[in-house]
Amino acid sequence: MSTSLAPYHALVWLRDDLRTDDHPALTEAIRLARQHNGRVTAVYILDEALWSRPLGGASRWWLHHSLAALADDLQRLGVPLVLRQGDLRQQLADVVRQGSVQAVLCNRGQTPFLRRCEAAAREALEPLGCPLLAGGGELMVEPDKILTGSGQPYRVFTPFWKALSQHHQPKAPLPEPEALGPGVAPVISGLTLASLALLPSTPDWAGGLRKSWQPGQAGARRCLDAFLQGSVARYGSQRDFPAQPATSRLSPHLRFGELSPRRLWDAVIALHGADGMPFLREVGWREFNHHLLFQWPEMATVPLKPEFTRFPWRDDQREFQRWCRGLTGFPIVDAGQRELWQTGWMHNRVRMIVASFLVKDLLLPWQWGEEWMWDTLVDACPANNPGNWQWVSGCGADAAPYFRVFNPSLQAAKFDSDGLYQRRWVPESAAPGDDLFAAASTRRRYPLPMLDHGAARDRALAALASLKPDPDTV
DNA sequence: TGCAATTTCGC
DNA sequence: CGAAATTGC
Repeated sequence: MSTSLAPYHALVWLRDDLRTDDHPALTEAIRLARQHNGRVTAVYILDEALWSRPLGGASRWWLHHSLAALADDLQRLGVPLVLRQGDLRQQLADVVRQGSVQAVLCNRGQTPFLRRCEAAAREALEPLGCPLLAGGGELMVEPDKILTGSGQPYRVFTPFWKALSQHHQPKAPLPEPEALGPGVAPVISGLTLASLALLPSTPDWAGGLRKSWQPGQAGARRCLDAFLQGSVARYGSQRDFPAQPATSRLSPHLRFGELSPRRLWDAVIALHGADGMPFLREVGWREFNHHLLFQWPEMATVPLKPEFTRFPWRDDQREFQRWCRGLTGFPIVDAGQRELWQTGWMHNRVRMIVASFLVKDLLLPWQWGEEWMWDTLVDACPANNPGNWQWVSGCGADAAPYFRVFNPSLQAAKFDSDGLYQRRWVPESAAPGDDLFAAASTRRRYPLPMLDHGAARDRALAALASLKPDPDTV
């Protein structure tokens, strides 16, 4: 390659790392380009046939706007963003040929799927004599680097968290690289963002998402700054009250890599020290779920506790639809589902309540709920979504025991005692504190509870008991 | 990061 | 006798 007459050209291959701050691959590419007096181009390749699962609708919406923001951010650094669609191997090879690229750099993927993509990319690049340099990563600690004393991966969160927070100080985040000087990279053909067809059109259901979010690195930074100035120190005491704006709302930004967890960790510790730990513990769950996904690539569909493959799930599409649409007749459950439908996000406390309701009250398979949220959440993450569903369902590695059944009315009384959250999303329900006379005129439109929670709880516990051989009958 | 029944505590 | 701790699902 050194004999090539073409100027040095490095390619940054972007996936779930749509930012310029703390970006090891971009930083290294720009360093190399400077060293060789060359240029850098970035590429995003949408290869849905290769994906382990198609991106959900809300995620597609987010990705569109995140790519739009990223193109601007990169432009400021003198790096054009090329969009491609189709077979990863072909597209990557074509881009490398067209641009006479000498090296492809990426942040090492942190899911089994992204690692397979890297293997495919290497295969495609080898005949071209072009190396793939994968480094950095999107976690605080690489998913195979935190091990128990006996060298095994952790299966329990608390010791994992202890090891992570005490023995694995995350690497310091890298600054955004300095912009390249004037000059242009060899032109590589690409698609327009619109032609990727990531946005919903008929109908356009994204109005609520547009009002709720600013995808992209600048939006992530805004969320982070607001959280750092405001509620991070109160997070531990306030986070469970869904009517309060006490959470960070950073999850979709982390999902698409618009903010690196190392930057987040660094900023929280720098400003709040130990007061930031209750929040960082949740970032620790994100790490834990990614580490789990590495051990169990089938985590999205296969229960980690094998006995749960025999669980007597019910099969009732009509009841599932009521749950999805927020028509269960339990205001806290329905409020959560409507917040999700309208904004692409749901408060974490309410996620636990609605998930428990699906799995334990309705006895419907957790995989149905996982798929629903995969499609509707803007933060739908291949590690967190299955990991959290398995946790709630009691079939995860370090799960809540199955007999922990959330009582929706008690949860509402504890965490939304004035009914503010429930009335915000389900105004037609008569939540506590409502003017009963006003509510009476509209109550007809709100369904009665679809089941008796006490009876449902008994049924769930009986179903669990059926998994274990009865010691008396052996 | 559950709930409810039961026992013990503290006055 | 109500609050708090304990226990089992």
